[in-house]
Amino acid sequence: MPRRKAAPPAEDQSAESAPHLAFDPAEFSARLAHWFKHNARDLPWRNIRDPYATWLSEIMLQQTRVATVIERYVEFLERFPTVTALAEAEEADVLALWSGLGYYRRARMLHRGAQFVLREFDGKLPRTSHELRTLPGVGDYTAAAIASIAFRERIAAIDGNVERVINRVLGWPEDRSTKARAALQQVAQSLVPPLLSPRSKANPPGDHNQAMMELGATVCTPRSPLCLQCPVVEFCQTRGEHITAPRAKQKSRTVAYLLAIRKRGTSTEVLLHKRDAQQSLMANMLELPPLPMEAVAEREPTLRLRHSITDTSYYVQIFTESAPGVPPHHDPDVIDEYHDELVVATPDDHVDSSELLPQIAASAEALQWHNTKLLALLPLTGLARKALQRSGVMLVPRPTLAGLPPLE
DNA sequence: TATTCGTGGTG
DNA sequence: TCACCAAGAAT
Repeated sequence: MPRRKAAPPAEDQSAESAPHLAFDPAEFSARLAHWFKHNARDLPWRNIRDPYATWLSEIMLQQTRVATVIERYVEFLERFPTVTALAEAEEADVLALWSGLGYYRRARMLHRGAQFVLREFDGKLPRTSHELRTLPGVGDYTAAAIASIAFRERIAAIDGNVERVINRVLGWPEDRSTKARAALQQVAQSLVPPLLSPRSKANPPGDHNQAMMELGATVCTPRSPLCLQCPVVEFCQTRGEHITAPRAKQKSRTVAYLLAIRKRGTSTEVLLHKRDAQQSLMANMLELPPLPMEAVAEREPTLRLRHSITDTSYYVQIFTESAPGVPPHHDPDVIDEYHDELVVATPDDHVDSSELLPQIAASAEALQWHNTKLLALLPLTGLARKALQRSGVMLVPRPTLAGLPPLE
C-alpha cells in the first residue's frame, strides 16, 4: 500500500488558526493519555526531575533506538552527572562515552551546549522552548520535548513517530514540504492538552508528547501497525499503513584496514589512526589505519565484516599483522584466555617485517600505538570498535545484569 | 531545500 | 539476504 508518490495536503489544512478536525482533540488526547498511563514502558529517563538528564536523553534518542540508548544513557550520566561536569570534561572523553552511538556531532554539540549553559544560564537549563532552541544541537523537536517534559510547557514535540501517527490519523500522505509540515504542526499543537491547575503536579503536555511517540514506536509502527491495540483507532482515517515517499537507493563500497599488533614490555598495543579534525565524518575519532585497496589486492583478509553508514554499505576487509607469537585472530569464546596470553608478552617484540604497515594511507603523525587494555577509554569509531572486538583484541563488554531476574 | 551525518535491529 | 529506518540538526 505505501511506496507511492506523495501529494500535498489540501489548501485549507494549512490554515493559520486551529485546524478543523473530524474529532474532538480533547477526546483524542484523553484516550491517548489513558492508554499511556497503562502501557508506558519503564525507561530510565522517565519519572526523573533533572532537566539535564532529560536533555541528555533527548539528544541520545535522536535517530537512535531506545534499546541502544538505555545503557549508554546510564553510563554517561554516571560519568558526567551534571552540566558542570560535562562542560569541564575533555571532548575526547565525551566522545569515548559516545563511541558506537553514531552521529558524533551530537556529542560535540552536547559538550559545547553544556559549556554554553554554564556561561549563559549559570549552569541551569533555560525553561522555555524558545530559549532551549538556542542551545547547540537543539532543534525544534528537542526544544519542545525538553520544555514540555521537564518544564511542562504546552508545546507539541514532533518527531518521526508523531509525524507518522498524525498523517495516518488524518489520512495524509508523507510530505516533507514546508507547507505540509506547518499543517501537521498545527494539528499536533491542537492535540496537546493544557495544564490542569497551577497546583497540580501532573504534566499533561509532557505526558502527551511522550504518549504520541510511544504510540508511534510500539503500536503505530512504520510497517504492520497494530491497529487492534490502538487507543485512537476510532479517530483514524487510515487504520493501516499510509502512503510514503520512495527512499534513496543503497550504494556499496569495499574498504580495507590494517590491524597491527605489537608488544611493549608486559602490554600489548594496537596501531590506531586519528581522523583529521577537519573531517566531516567522525572527526577526531580513532580508527584502524586505512589501507588503499591496491595494497591489498590478491590478499586474503583475516576478517571480513559489513558496516553500513546511512545509504552506503561498506564491505570491510581487515588485514592483521602482528609480532611473532601473537595470534592474528582468535575465537571470541576465548577472549579472556587470549588477554592473559597477551599480558605475558616477550619484551621488545615488534612489527619489524611488516609489508602492509608502510602502505597505510595516512600521515605518520596521525598514527599512534595504544595499549589494548585502555581501548574502552578511547573515542573509537563504531567500525573500529567492532573490528577490535571481533578479532579478540578488545574485550567485549559484559552484558549488564541489571533488570534481569535473580538467579535461582 | 536537499544532503550529510552512524549504527544496528527487523521483517 | 537486504531494504528500511529510528524520540533530528546543521549546513
